[in-house]
Amino acid sequence: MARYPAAHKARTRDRILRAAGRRFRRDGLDGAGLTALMRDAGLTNGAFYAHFRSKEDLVGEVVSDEVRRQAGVFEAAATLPDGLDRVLDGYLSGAHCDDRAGGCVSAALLTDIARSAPEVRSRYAEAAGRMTDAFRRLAGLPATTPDAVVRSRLALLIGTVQLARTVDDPQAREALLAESRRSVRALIAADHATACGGE
Amino acid sequence: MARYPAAHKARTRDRILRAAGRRFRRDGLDGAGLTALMRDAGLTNGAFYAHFRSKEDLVGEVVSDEVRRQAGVFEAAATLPDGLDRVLDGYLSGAHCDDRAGGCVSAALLTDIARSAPEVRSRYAEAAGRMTDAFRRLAGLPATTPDAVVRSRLALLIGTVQLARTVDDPQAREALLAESRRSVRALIAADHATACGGE
DNA sequence: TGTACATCAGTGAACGCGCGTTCACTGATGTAC
DNA sequence: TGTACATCAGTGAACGCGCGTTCACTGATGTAC
Repeated sequence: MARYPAAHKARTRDRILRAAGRRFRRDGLDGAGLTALMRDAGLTNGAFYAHFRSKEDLVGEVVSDEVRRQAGVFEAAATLPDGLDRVLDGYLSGAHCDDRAGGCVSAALLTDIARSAPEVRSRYAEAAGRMTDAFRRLAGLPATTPDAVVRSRLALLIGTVQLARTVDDPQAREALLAESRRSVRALIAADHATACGGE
Repeated sequence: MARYPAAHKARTRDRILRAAGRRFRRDGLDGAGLTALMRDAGLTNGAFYAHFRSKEDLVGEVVSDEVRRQAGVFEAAATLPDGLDRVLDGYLSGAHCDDRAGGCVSAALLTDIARSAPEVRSRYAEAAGRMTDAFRRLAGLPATTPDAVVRSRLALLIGTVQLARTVDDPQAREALLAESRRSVRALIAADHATACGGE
Protein backbone atom coordinates (compact mmCIF):
# COMPACT_ATOMS: atom_id res chain seq x y z
CA MET A 1 0.00 0.00 0.00
CA ALA A 2 1.49 3.22 -1.11
CA ARG A 3 -0.10 6.62 -0.76
CA TYR A 4 0.79 10.24 -1.11
CA PRO A 5 0.91 11.91 2.30
CA ALA A 6 -2.60 13.00 3.26
CA ALA A 7 -1.42 16.61 3.42
CA HIS A 8 -0.55 16.60 -0.28
CA LYS A 9 -4.11 16.40 -1.56
CA ALA A 10 -5.32 18.84 1.07
CA ARG A 11 -2.70 21.34 -0.07
CA THR A 12 -3.74 20.96 -3.71
CA ARG A 13 -7.36 21.46 -2.73
CA ASP A 14 -6.36 24.63 -0.91
CA ARG A 15 -4.55 25.89 -4.00
CA ILE A 16 -7.73 25.34 -6.04
CA LEU A 17 -9.82 27.15 -3.42
CA ARG A 18 -7.47 30.13 -3.41
CA ALA A 19 -7.28 30.32 -7.19
CA ALA A 20 -11.06 30.01 -7.43
CA GLY A 21 -11.49 32.70 -4.78
CA ARG A 22 -9.53 35.16 -6.90
CA ARG A 23 -11.14 34.17 -10.21
CA PHE A 24 -14.67 34.31 -8.83
CA ARG A 25 -14.14 37.73 -7.26
CA ARG A 26 -12.58 39.04 -10.48
CA ASP A 27 -14.90 37.48 -13.07
CA GLY A 28 -18.04 36.51 -11.14
CA LEU A 29 -19.39 33.08 -10.23
CA ASP A 30 -20.74 32.54 -13.74
CA GLY A 31 -17.93 34.40 -15.50
CA ALA A 32 -15.09 32.26 -14.17
CA GLY A 33 -14.57 28.92 -15.94
CA LEU A 34 -13.15 25.81 -14.31
CA THR A 35 -10.46 25.34 -16.96
CA ALA A 36 -9.02 28.81 -16.36
CA LEU A 37 -9.18 28.50 -12.60
CA MET A 38 -7.53 25.07 -12.59
CA ARG A 39 -4.73 26.47 -14.76
CA ASP A 40 -4.30 29.22 -12.13
CA ALA A 41 -3.90 26.46 -9.53
CA GLY A 42 -1.22 24.79 -11.70
CA LEU A 43 -3.44 21.88 -12.73
CA THR A 44 -5.48 20.73 -15.72
CA ASN A 45 -9.27 20.66 -15.92
CA GLY A 46 -9.65 16.93 -15.30
CA ALA A 47 -8.17 17.04 -11.81
CA PHE A 48 -11.03 19.19 -10.59
CA TYR A 49 -13.43 16.33 -9.90
CA ALA A 50 -10.95 14.55 -7.66
CA HIS A 51 -11.45 17.47 -5.25
CA PHE A 52 -15.02 18.72 -5.71
CA ARG A 53 -18.33 17.16 -6.67
CA SER A 54 -19.35 19.99 -8.98
CA LYS A 55 -18.80 23.67 -9.68
CA GLU A 56 -21.65 24.51 -7.32
CA ASP A 57 -19.90 22.51 -4.60
CA LEU A 58 -16.73 24.54 -5.22
CA VAL A 59 -18.69 27.80 -5.09
CA GLY A 60 -20.10 26.85 -1.69
CA GLU A 61 -16.65 25.99 -0.34
CA VAL A 62 -15.05 29.15 -1.72
CA VAL A 63 -17.79 31.43 -0.42
CA SER A 64 -17.62 29.84 3.02
CA ASP A 65 -13.81 29.99 3.06
CA GLU A 66 -13.57 33.58 1.89
CA VAL A 67 -16.15 34.88 4.34
CA ARG A 68 -14.25 33.13 7.14
CA ARG A 69 -11.04 34.72 5.87
CA GLN A 70 -12.73 38.14 6.12
CA ALA A 71 -13.95 37.24 9.62
CA GLY A 72 -10.34 36.35 10.43
CA VAL A 73 -9.19 39.81 9.36
CA PHE A 74 -11.70 41.35 11.77
CA GLU A 75 -10.69 38.95 14.56
CA ALA A 76 -7.00 39.67 14.11
CA ALA A 77 -7.62 43.42 14.21
CA ALA A 78 -9.78 43.05 17.33
CA THR A 79 -6.61 42.30 19.33
CA LEU A 80 -5.19 45.73 18.45
CA PRO A 81 -6.17 48.87 20.37
CA ASP A 82 -6.85 50.78 17.13
CA GLY A 83 -8.16 47.71 15.31
CA LEU A 84 -11.52 49.22 14.33
CA ASP A 85 -9.90 52.29 12.82
CA ARG A 86 -7.47 50.16 10.85
CA VAL A 87 -10.25 47.93 9.51
CA LEU A 88 -12.52 50.83 8.56
CA ASP A 89 -9.67 52.69 6.86
CA GLY A 90 -8.59 49.52 5.06
CA TYR A 91 -12.02 48.26 4.05
CA LEU A 92 -13.32 51.65 2.95
CA SER A 93 -10.23 52.48 0.89
CA GLY A 94 -9.37 53.02 -2.76
CA ALA A 95 -6.90 50.14 -2.50
CA HIS A 96 -9.71 47.75 -1.54
CA CYS A 97 -11.84 49.05 -4.41
CA ASP A 98 -8.96 48.45 -6.83
CA ASP A 99 -8.22 44.93 -5.55
CA ARG A 100 -11.46 43.13 -6.30
CA ALA A 101 -9.72 39.75 -6.69
CA GLY A 102 -8.04 40.05 -3.29
CA GLY A 103 -10.69 41.95 -1.35
CA CYS A 104 -13.81 41.09 0.60
CA VAL A 105 -15.94 38.41 -1.03
CA SER A 106 -19.14 40.17 0.00
CA ALA A 107 -18.12 43.39 -1.73
CA ALA A 108 -17.14 41.44 -4.85
CA LEU A 109 -19.88 38.81 -5.12
CA LEU A 110 -22.86 39.49 -2.88
CA THR A 111 -25.43 39.88 -5.66
CA ASP A 112 -24.04 36.72 -7.30
CA ILE A 113 -24.34 34.87 -4.00
CA ALA A 114 -27.87 36.14 -3.33
CA ARG A 115 -29.14 34.41 -6.48
CA SER A 116 -27.12 31.21 -6.05
CA ALA A 117 -28.47 27.81 -5.02
CA PRO A 118 -29.93 27.57 -1.49
CA GLU A 119 -26.92 25.58 -0.31
CA VAL A 120 -24.51 28.32 -1.37
CA ARG A 121 -26.67 30.99 0.25
CA SER A 122 -26.94 29.10 3.52
CA ARG A 123 -23.18 28.49 3.59
CA TYR A 124 -22.69 32.22 3.10
CA ALA A 125 -25.18 33.00 5.86
CA GLU A 126 -23.49 30.62 8.27
CA ALA A 127 -20.02 32.07 7.67
CA ALA A 128 -21.46 35.59 7.76
CA GLY A 129 -22.56 34.83 11.32
CA ARG A 130 -18.91 34.45 12.27
CA MET A 131 -18.10 37.67 10.47
CA THR A 132 -20.86 39.42 12.40
CA ASP A 133 -19.55 38.15 15.73
CA ALA A 134 -16.01 39.19 14.81
CA PHE A 135 -17.12 42.68 13.82
CA ARG A 136 -19.13 43.09 17.03
CA ARG A 137 -16.01 42.35 19.05
CA LEU A 138 -13.86 44.53 16.79
CA ALA A 139 -16.26 47.44 17.34
CA GLY A 140 -16.07 46.85 21.09
CA LEU A 141 -19.81 46.26 21.28
CA PRO A 142 -21.27 43.97 23.96
CA ALA A 143 -22.64 40.55 23.09
CA THR A 144 -26.11 41.95 23.76
CA THR A 145 -25.92 44.16 20.67
CA PRO A 146 -28.28 42.41 18.25
CA ASP A 147 -26.97 40.71 15.10
CA ALA A 148 -29.23 42.99 13.06
CA VAL A 149 -27.40 46.09 14.27
CA VAL A 150 -23.96 44.68 13.48
CA ARG A 151 -25.16 43.38 10.11
CA SER A 152 -26.52 46.79 9.21
CA ARG A 153 -23.05 48.27 9.83
CA LEU A 154 -21.53 45.59 7.59
CA ALA A 155 -24.15 46.33 4.91
CA LEU A 156 -22.93 49.93 4.85
CA LEU A 157 -19.32 48.79 4.39
CA ILE A 158 -20.23 46.33 1.65
CA GLY A 159 -22.61 48.63 -0.22
CA THR A 160 -20.14 51.49 -0.11
CA VAL A 161 -17.28 49.52 -1.68
CA GLN A 162 -19.60 48.18 -4.39
CA LEU A 163 -20.88 51.65 -5.21
CA ALA A 164 -17.40 53.17 -5.02
CA ARG A 165 -16.23 50.64 -7.61
CA THR A 166 -18.62 52.19 -10.14
CA VAL A 167 -17.27 55.71 -9.50
CA ASP A 168 -14.42 56.43 -11.90
CA ASP A 169 -13.40 59.86 -10.62
CA PRO A 170 -10.84 59.19 -7.84
CA GLN A 171 -11.79 62.26 -5.82
CA ALA A 172 -15.52 61.48 -5.90
CA ARG A 173 -14.76 57.88 -4.97
CA GLU A 174 -12.58 58.89 -2.03
CA ALA A 175 -15.26 61.34 -0.87
CA LEU A 176 -17.83 58.52 -0.81
CA LEU A 177 -15.46 56.22 1.07
CA ALA A 178 -14.64 59.00 3.55
CA GLU A 179 -18.30 59.78 4.17
CA SER A 180 -19.04 56.10 4.88
CA ARG A 181 -16.05 55.89 7.22
CA ARG A 182 -17.49 58.86 9.07
CA SER A 183 -21.06 57.47 9.04
CA VAL A 184 -20.19 54.00 10.28
CA ARG A 185 -18.10 55.51 13.10
CA ALA A 186 -21.03 57.70 14.10
CA LEU A 187 -23.42 54.75 14.03
CA ILE A 188 -21.09 52.58 16.12
CA ALA A 189 -20.64 55.41 18.64
CA ALA A 190 -24.44 55.58 18.92
CA ASP A 191 -24.56 51.78 19.28
CA HIS A 192 -22.23 52.08 22.27
CA ALA A 193 -24.45 54.73 23.81
CA THR A 194 -27.52 52.54 23.26
CA ALA A 195 -25.76 49.53 24.80
CA CYS A 196 -24.72 51.51 27.87
CA GLY A 197 -27.63 53.83 28.50
CA GLY A 198 -30.56 51.81 27.18
CA GLU A 199 -32.98 53.20 24.60
CA MET B 1 -42.29 53.34 -49.74
CA ALA B 2 -44.04 51.41 -47.05
CA ARG B 3 -43.01 51.32 -43.44
CA TYR B 4 -44.26 50.21 -40.08
CA PRO B 5 -45.10 53.21 -37.93
CA ALA B 6 -41.92 54.37 -36.19
CA ALA B 7 -43.55 53.72 -32.82
CA HIS B 8 -43.88 49.99 -33.57
CA LYS B 9 -40.16 49.22 -33.46
CA ALA B 10 -39.66 51.48 -30.46
CA ARG B 11 -42.37 49.59 -28.59
CA THR B 12 -40.77 46.24 -29.42
CA ARG B 13 -37.41 47.54 -28.24
CA ASP B 14 -39.04 48.60 -24.99
CA ARG B 15 -40.54 45.14 -24.54
CA ILE B 16 -37.06 43.63 -24.95
CA LEU B 17 -35.59 46.10 -22.45
CA ARG B 18 -38.26 45.30 -19.88
CA ALA B 19 -37.92 41.52 -20.34
CA ALA B 20 -34.13 41.81 -20.13
CA GLY B 21 -34.41 43.95 -17.00
CA ARG B 22 -36.35 41.21 -15.25
CA ARG B 23 -34.16 38.34 -16.54
CA PHE B 24 -30.92 40.09 -15.66
CA ARG B 25 -32.07 40.90 -12.14
CA ARG B 26 -33.29 37.33 -11.63
CA ASP B 27 -30.43 35.38 -13.26
CA GLY B 28 -27.53 37.84 -13.42
CA LEU B 29 -25.92 39.52 -16.42
CA ASP B 30 -24.02 36.35 -17.35
CA GLY B 31 -26.76 33.96 -16.25
CA ALA B 32 -29.48 35.33 -18.51
CA GLY B 33 -29.31 34.15 -22.13
CA LEU B 34 -30.57 36.14 -25.10
CA THR B 35 -32.77 33.31 -26.40
CA ALA B 36 -34.70 33.08 -23.11
CA LEU B 37 -35.05 36.81 -22.77
CA MET B 38 -36.27 37.27 -26.34
CA ARG B 39 -38.85 34.55 -25.73
CA ASP B 40 -40.00 36.56 -22.68
CA ALA B 41 -40.42 39.55 -24.98
CA GLY B 42 -42.55 37.42 -27.37
CA LEU B 43 -39.87 37.24 -30.08
CA THR B 44 -37.29 34.79 -31.39
CA ASN B 45 -33.53 35.06 -30.93
CA GLY B 46 -32.79 36.39 -34.42
CA ALA B 47 -34.75 39.60 -33.94
CA PHE B 48 -32.39 40.76 -31.22
CA TYR B 49 -29.79 42.24 -33.56
CA ALA B 50 -32.35 44.45 -35.27
CA HIS B 51 -32.55 46.33 -31.96
CA PHE B 52 -29.13 46.09 -30.28
CA ARG B 53 -25.55 45.84 -31.51
CA SER B 54 -24.58 43.16 -28.97
CA LYS B 55 -25.46 41.73 -25.57
CA GLU B 56 -23.08 44.22 -23.96
CA ASP B 57 -24.97 47.04 -25.71
CA LEU B 58 -28.24 45.68 -24.28
CA VAL B 59 -26.73 45.44 -20.79
CA GLY B 60 -25.71 49.09 -20.95
CA GLU B 61 -29.20 50.16 -22.06
CA VAL B 62 -30.94 48.03 -19.44
CA VAL B 63 -28.71 49.20 -16.60
CA SER B 64 -29.19 52.82 -17.60
CA ASP B 65 -32.96 52.39 -17.98
CA GLU B 66 -33.46 50.54 -14.72
CA VAL B 67 -31.43 52.99 -12.66
CA ARG B 68 -33.48 55.84 -14.16
CA ARG B 69 -36.64 53.93 -13.29
CA GLN B 70 -35.43 53.72 -9.68
CA ALA B 71 -34.63 57.45 -9.78
CA GLY B 72 -38.18 57.98 -11.03
CA VAL B 73 -39.57 56.16 -8.01
CA PHE B 74 -37.63 58.51 -5.74
CA GLU B 75 -38.75 61.56 -7.75
CA ALA B 76 -42.40 60.55 -7.66
CA ALA B 77 -42.24 60.03 -3.90
CA ALA B 78 -40.53 63.39 -3.42
CA THR B 79 -43.83 65.11 -4.28
CA LEU B 80 -45.51 63.44 -1.28
CA PRO B 81 -45.21 64.85 2.26
CA ASP B 82 -44.31 61.42 3.67
CA GLY B 83 -42.38 60.36 0.55
CA LEU B 84 -39.14 59.53 2.34
CA ASP B 85 -40.89 57.28 4.86
CA ARG B 86 -42.72 55.48 2.09
CA VAL B 87 -39.53 54.93 0.09
CA LEU B 88 -37.52 53.72 3.08
CA ASP B 89 -40.29 51.37 4.21
CA GLY B 90 -40.73 50.08 0.65
CA TYR B 91 -37.06 49.75 -0.26
CA LEU B 92 -36.03 48.20 3.04
CA SER B 93 -38.86 45.66 3.05
CA GLY B 94 -39.25 41.91 2.85
CA ALA B 95 -41.37 42.39 -0.28
CA HIS B 96 -38.46 44.12 -2.04
CA CYS B 97 -36.10 41.32 -0.94
CA ASP B 98 -38.51 38.74 -2.36
CA ASP B 99 -39.00 40.54 -5.67
CA ARG B 100 -35.49 40.54 -7.09
CA ALA B 101 -36.73 40.56 -10.69
CA GLY B 102 -38.91 43.63 -10.08
CA GLY B 103 -36.82 45.48 -7.52
CA CYS B 104 -33.93 47.93 -7.57
CA VAL B 105 -31.28 47.08 -10.16
CA SER B 106 -28.49 48.14 -7.80
CA ALA B 107 -29.64 45.74 -5.11
CA ALA B 108 -29.91 42.94 -7.68
CA LEU B 109 -26.87 43.50 -9.89
CA LEU B 110 -24.34 45.93 -8.42
CA THR B 111 -21.46 43.44 -8.14
CA ASP B 112 -22.22 42.25 -11.69
CA ILE B 113 -22.17 45.85 -12.91
CA ALA B 114 -18.97 46.69 -11.03
CA ARG B 115 -17.04 44.10 -13.07
CA SER B 116 -18.71 44.88 -16.41
CA ALA B 117 -17.12 46.68 -19.36
CA PRO B 118 -16.18 50.34 -18.78
CA GLU B 119 -19.06 51.49 -20.96
CA VAL B 120 -21.61 49.66 -18.82
CA ARG B 121 -20.03 51.01 -15.64
CA SER B 122 -20.03 54.57 -16.90
CA ARG B 123 -23.66 54.31 -18.02
CA TYR B 124 -24.51 53.08 -14.53
CA ALA B 125 -22.55 55.91 -12.94
CA GLU B 126 -24.27 58.51 -15.11
CA ALA B 127 -27.77 57.23 -14.28
CA ALA B 128 -26.79 56.84 -10.63
CA GLY B 129 -26.12 60.58 -10.62
CA ARG B 130 -29.80 61.15 -11.37
CA MET B 131 -30.74 58.70 -8.63
CA THR B 132 -28.50 60.59 -6.20
CA ASP B 133 -30.12 63.92 -7.05
CA ALA B 134 -33.59 62.39 -6.72
CA PHE B 135 -32.77 60.90 -3.32
CA ARG B 136 -31.31 64.21 -2.10
CA ARG B 137 -34.59 65.96 -2.92
CA LEU B 138 -36.61 63.09 -1.47
CA ALA B 139 -34.69 63.36 1.79
CA GLY B 140 -35.33 67.10 1.84
CA LEU B 141 -31.61 67.85 1.84
CA PRO B 142 -30.31 71.06 0.27
CA ALA B 143 -28.42 71.01 -3.04
CA THR B 144 -25.29 71.83 -1.05
CA THR B 145 -25.27 68.39 0.56
CA PRO B 146 -22.39 66.64 -1.23
CA ASP B 147 -23.04 63.72 -3.61
CA ALA B 148 -20.79 61.57 -1.41
CA VAL B 149 -23.15 61.95 1.55
CA VAL B 150 -26.24 61.03 -0.44
CA ARG B 151 -24.43 58.13 -2.11
CA SER B 152 -23.36 56.78 1.26
CA ARG B 153 -27.04 56.70 2.32
CA LEU B 154 -27.89 54.82 -0.90
CA ALA B 155 -25.03 52.39 -0.25
CA LEU B 156 -26.64 51.52 3.07
CA LEU B 157 -29.99 50.85 1.37
CA ILE B 158 -28.40 48.74 -1.37
CA GLY B 159 -26.07 46.78 0.90
CA THR B 160 -28.86 46.05 3.35
CA VAL B 161 -31.21 44.56 0.76
CA GLN B 162 -28.39 42.44 -0.67
CA LEU B 163 -27.42 41.14 2.75
CA ALA B 164 -31.06 40.63 3.79
CA ARG B 165 -31.51 38.45 0.69
CA THR B 166 -28.99 35.97 2.13
CA VAL B 167 -30.84 35.77 5.47
CA ASP B 168 -33.38 32.94 5.36
CA ASP B 169 -34.98 33.45 8.78
CA PRO B 170 -37.82 35.96 8.21
CA GLN B 171 -37.54 37.50 11.71
CA ALA B 172 -33.79 37.99 11.45
CA ARG B 173 -34.23 39.47 7.99
CA GLU B 174 -36.90 41.90 9.16
CA ALA B 175 -34.73 42.89 12.13
CA LEU B 176 -31.87 43.77 9.75
CA LEU B 177 -34.20 45.76 7.49
CA ALA B 178 -35.69 47.57 10.51
CA GLU B 179 -32.27 48.46 11.89
CA SER B 180 -31.20 49.92 8.54
CA ARG B 181 -34.45 51.89 8.28
CA ARG B 182 -33.65 53.33 11.72
CA SER B 183 -29.98 53.97 10.87
CA VAL B 184 -30.60 55.71 7.57
CA ARG B 185 -33.23 57.94 9.20
CA ALA B 186 -30.76 58.85 11.96
CA LEU B 187 -28.04 59.61 9.39
CA ILE B 188 -30.38 61.79 7.30
CA ALA B 189 -31.50 63.66 10.43
CA ALA B 190 -27.84 64.34 11.18
CA ASP B 191 -27.32 65.43 7.56
CA HIS B 192 -30.08 68.01 8.02
CA ALA B 193 -28.43 69.28 11.19
CA THR B 194 -25.08 69.52 9.41
CA ALA B 195 -26.65 71.38 6.49
CA CYS B 196 -28.32 73.87 8.83
CA GLY B 197 -25.81 74.29 11.61
CA GLY B 198 -22.48 74.09 9.76
CA GLU B 199 -19.52 72.06 11.09
C1' DT C 1 -62.16 50.69 -53.84
C1' DG C 2 -58.90 47.07 -55.44
C1' DT C 3 -54.41 45.28 -56.64
C1' DA C 4 -49.31 45.13 -57.16
C1' DC C 5 -45.45 46.34 -54.79
C1' DA C 6 -41.36 47.88 -51.92
C1' DT C 7 -40.14 47.87 -47.17
C1' DC C 8 -38.31 45.85 -43.21
C1' DA C 9 -39.58 43.62 -38.55
C1' DG C 10 -39.20 39.29 -37.32
C1' DT C 11 -38.08 34.02 -38.21
C1' DG C 12 -35.38 30.09 -37.30
C1' DA C 13 -31.55 27.27 -38.68
C1' DA C 14 -26.78 27.34 -38.47
C1' DC C 15 -21.92 28.89 -36.97
C1' DG C 16 -17.91 28.41 -33.79
C1' DC C 17 -16.89 28.48 -29.06
C1' DG C 18 -16.26 27.62 -24.24
C1' DC C 19 -18.82 25.69 -20.70
C1' DG C 20 -19.27 21.75 -16.93
C1' DT C 21 -18.46 17.06 -16.80
C1' DT C 22 -16.63 12.23 -17.79
C1' DC C 23 -13.22 8.79 -18.31
C1' DA C 24 -9.44 5.83 -19.94
C1' DC C 25 -4.80 6.69 -19.01
C1' DT C 26 -0.13 8.00 -17.09
C1' DG C 27 3.39 8.28 -14.01
C1' DA C 28 5.27 9.72 -9.45
C1' DT C 29 4.78 8.07 -4.94
C1' DG C 30 5.98 5.32 -0.54
C1' DT C 31 5.98 0.38 0.76
C1' DA C 32 7.08 -4.57 0.89
C1' DC C 33 10.51 -7.78 0.66
C1' DT D 1 20.32 -1.05 -0.20
C1' DG D 2 17.78 -2.29 -4.51
C1' DT D 3 13.78 -3.69 -7.08
C1' DA D 4 8.86 -4.83 -8.06
C1' DC D 5 4.57 -3.21 -7.10
C1' DA D 6 -0.06 -1.20 -5.73
C1' DT D 7 -1.94 3.28 -5.15
C1' DC D 8 -4.08 7.30 -6.70
C1' DA D 9 -3.24 12.40 -7.93
C1' DG D 10 -3.28 14.36 -12.01
C1' DT D 11 -3.64 14.32 -17.46
C1' DG D 12 -5.95 15.60 -21.54
C1' DA D 13 -9.17 14.30 -25.05
C1' DA D 14 -13.91 13.90 -25.64
C1' DC D 15 -19.07 14.50 -24.61
C1' DG D 16 -23.42 17.22 -25.12
C1' DC D 17 -25.11 21.69 -24.40
C1' DG D 18 -26.33 26.47 -24.54
C1' DC D 19 -24.09 30.61 -25.45
C1' DG D 20 -23.71 35.07 -28.60
C1' DT D 21 -23.95 35.97 -33.25
C1' DT D 22 -25.03 35.66 -38.41
C1' DC D 23 -27.88 35.37 -42.35
C1' DA D 24 -30.99 33.89 -46.05
C1' DC D 25 -35.77 34.06 -45.74
C1' DT D 26 -40.79 35.13 -44.80
C1' DG D 27 -44.71 37.65 -44.54
C1' DA D 28 -47.41 41.62 -42.65
C1' DT D 29 -47.39 46.39 -43.49
C1' DG D 30 -48.85 51.02 -45.64
C1' DT D 31 -48.42 53.20 -50.25
C1' DA D 32 -48.89 54.02 -55.18
C1' DC D 33 -51.74 53.95 -58.89
